[in-house]
Amino acid sequence: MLIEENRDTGVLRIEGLKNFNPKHIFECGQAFRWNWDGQGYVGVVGDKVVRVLWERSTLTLENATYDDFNIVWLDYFDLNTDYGRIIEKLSRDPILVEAIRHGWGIRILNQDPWETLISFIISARNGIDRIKATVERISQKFGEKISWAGRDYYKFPSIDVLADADEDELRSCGCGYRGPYIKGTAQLIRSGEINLDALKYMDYEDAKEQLLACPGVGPKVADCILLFSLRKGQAFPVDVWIGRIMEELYSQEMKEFKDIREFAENRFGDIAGYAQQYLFYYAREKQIGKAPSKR
DNA sequence: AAACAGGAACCAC
DNA sequence: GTGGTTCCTGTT
Repeated sequence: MLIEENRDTGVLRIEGLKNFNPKHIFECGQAFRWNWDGQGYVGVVGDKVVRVLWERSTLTLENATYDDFNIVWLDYFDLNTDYGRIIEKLSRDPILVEAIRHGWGIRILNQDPWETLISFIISARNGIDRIKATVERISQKFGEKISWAGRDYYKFPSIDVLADADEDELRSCGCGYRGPYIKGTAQLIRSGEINLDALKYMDYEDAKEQLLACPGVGPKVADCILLFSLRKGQAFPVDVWIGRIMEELYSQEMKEFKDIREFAENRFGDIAGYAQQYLFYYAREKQIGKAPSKR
């Protein structure tokens, strides 16, 4: 990996990178604050706005510095993980090969646990576009403004701000019945009863048990938080899309989501979550289980 | 414009 | 612990 910084333009180039496809990374349902703006994918991460471009094994980050790279982006984009090795392992399962081919360049981001927790509470019984819109409105209403290249962006709000949020204002962001869950969870986190940062150092089962104590967090949402922000590679979030694709590809007797989760943990082990990402992207791309749209 | 899509809580038993 | 019902909003 060769890194080249231009301090005048704020452009950082990382060369010699493999397995990085922004479209697949940002549109596989793991993150909600990345949008295509005509030039690249622009995202708000922590207190930073960055634009991401990828071309011929060169990753370009606009509005980034070398220091940011070491402190934030290296870990955020999971650049120290050898995806070639993960793909090789998963490809031993012939059923996965086609899904991996479609979703080439997917990476599991290492996101902020707090933002991920709230985002996936919002995700319950919800679609990606609506989740994104709701998270954006919550950030606009409760988060701090940051500006870049003539546009305004908003940080994801702090624990304190959401713990004290006015319920009507929260609801006006379009979160519906999840509003009280968001506030309740924020208060639970603020109380210190659950220490999100500590979950990273706990094993999968213990961390999951803690997350399940948050209102609005069930098995699927907990697995998303564990996988996308707490480095728990064995987490295998099962939603309707995964249910459909697993039924189609593995045609197992899996009546319930719990059965699918157990099947995946047994079959894929500590890289089950990576398999899940390929399968999810594949299922959505193929519109599995959906009738062809009438026109 | 009624139907639909999408996980968790809650209350029975 | 299992089964059925309800929660909210944007899209078709």
